Order: sequence, then C-alpha cells, then structure tokens
Amino acid sequence: MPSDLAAQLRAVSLRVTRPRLAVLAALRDHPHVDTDTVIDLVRADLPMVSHQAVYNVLHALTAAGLVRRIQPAGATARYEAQAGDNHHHIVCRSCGAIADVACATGHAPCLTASDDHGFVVDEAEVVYWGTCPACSEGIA
Amino acid sequence: MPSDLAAQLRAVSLRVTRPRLAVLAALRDHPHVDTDTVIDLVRADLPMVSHQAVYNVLHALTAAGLVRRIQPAGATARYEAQAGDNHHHIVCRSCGAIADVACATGHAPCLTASDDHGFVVDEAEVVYWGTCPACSEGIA
DNA sequence: GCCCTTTTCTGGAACAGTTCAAGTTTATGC
DNA sequence: GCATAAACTTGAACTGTTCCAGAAAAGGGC
Repeated sequence: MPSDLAAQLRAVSLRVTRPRLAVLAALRDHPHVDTDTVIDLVRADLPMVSHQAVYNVLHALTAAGLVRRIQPAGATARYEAQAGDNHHHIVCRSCGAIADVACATGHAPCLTASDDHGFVVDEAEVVYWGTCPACSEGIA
Repeated sequence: MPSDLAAQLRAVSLRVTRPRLAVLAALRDHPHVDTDTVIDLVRADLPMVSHQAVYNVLHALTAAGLVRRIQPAGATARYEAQAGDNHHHIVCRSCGAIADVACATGHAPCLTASDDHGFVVDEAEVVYWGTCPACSEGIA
C-alpha cells in the first residue's frame, strides 16, 4: 500500500519521494532496525540511494513524529515506525536484540517523576535490560 | 580521602593506580559527566593521562560495577558513580543536562514487563525526557 | 627494601557512525 | 509544461571510540 505511506507523509507536510517511501516501508516491515540495515533495505528497492538521503529522511521523519529513534547505551541508533502506542523496549545485553513490551500497567503510575527538579517532563521512557531467549540458551 | 577510593578499587580486585583514583574522584564530585569532561577533570590533577587510560578505566570500573554508564539517545556516553540506589534520570532535550530522580513509588510497580518475550530481565531503566528550567526560560 | 611478573598506561593510528557542503535532480503548485 | 523550493547525490570531514605496540608502574615474594 504505497499510497498509505504517501498519505502519512502528506499529513505532516513532507514531500512524497521515492527514498522516503522506501524508508517508511522498511521500518514498517522491520521494526527496531539500525541505520545500516535501513540503508540496505532501502537499496533493495532503490539501489542508488545514498546513505545521506537515509539519514536525512530518518531525521525528517523523526522530527515529524512518524518514526521514533531509540538508542540503547553503546549501540548504534535504531528506528521504529511510530505506532503511537506508548510501548517500551526490552534489550538483550548480549546480542542487542530488541523486543516490544506493552506498558505493564496501562496508565503508567511510576512514570511521573517524584521530584522533577523544575524540569518540564514530556515523555518517560522505559528500557528493560536482560538476556534474550537465544542468548540465555547459549549461556546455560 | 583517597584511601576511601583506593578501598573501593581493592574491593573489586583492581589495582590502585593514580588515573583510577582520579577518575573515581572526578565522578564522585561531578555526577553525569561525559567522557570528555572526565578526561579534563582527570588532567587537572594528572596532566599526562591519555584519553585511552580514561576509557580503559571507565570500562574497568563499569565492568566492576563501581560506576554506571548512561547514554541517552543521541548523546555521548556519560558516567556516574554508582551509589547502589536504583534512581533514574531526567534528561533535557535541549541542553542535555541530566538530573537524578528517585524512583517515584519506591517499589517500581510497572518495572516488571507484562510480557517478557522469554527474555530474562535483570534491570529496568527509566529515562524522563523534558526541558530543564534554564532551557524552559529561554523558550518562554 | 629490591626484583620479577603482570597489569596498566602512553602515544599514535585506525575505525564506525554521523554530519557538513556544493551542486544537481525532483516534487509541487500554477 | 514551467518556475521554485525542497530533496537527493557525491564526497569529504568530524567526533567519539577502539585497537595496537612498547614503556611504565603496581603488587607479591625474597
């Protein structure tokens, strides 16, 4: 459904270009991919896109709120299509795999800081650290 | 109290060296500093330390659990002396400032993933995103 | 206190991911 | 279709981090 993705772009006043559609499609089909993988996925459709274009597009889409940038400590930047639901992530310390986790309680009771130090908080992010099933087996 | 810091090192079977003491002292006095700042702080005492030594030390201390590495999306790595308390961080989107936040509820009700996808979770990290007082004023 | 072994540090170079800049191409509105 | 402004291509620069080889220093035994 390319027109669907095009509509998303128009909704945020961004021009509809081949690279942007390809990036959106890649993120839709592959959640939590790093920039390098995005470039590879996009080039499967459009061999001529420069990595620059991908960086530009990811920035533009992030700024527009269509995709979300996630970057666990030490790893390279990853992106996911912003579904609008406030889910969180569980990251494998060993292999870096990322899985989605729905917010446990629904209304996030502890996601309001007890003492905000005068900060204006607009988002609370939760990252669970652990070991994925595959890596757990390897260890055991 | 250098001997205090030395004791921390000995407790985790690390040799007591000048650079390590300087890094520990720097982190104790300046929470949430980035690597560059650590290097500057250490060089205030020991002008000859290489950046390499600081990286080595930070890695060693992180592995030993004496310091904690925090790296909000897009920013460079920062370190803090690990106090053992499970506090979280509030990060300014504008200037990158970081403040400590005590865990709001004490017993962290939503810090257990609802569906762990088979992962073995050993830590839940919370990052609040917002705008610090100084930057808020600048905008207003 | 001195020597030996092992760890750690110094200095320099390499590397990955990301960003910057100039010029060309492409999408959009008329 | 045409003009204009945004987006893309190419290529190089930059930052933060890591790798490597040799020199220095810490810790333990004598």
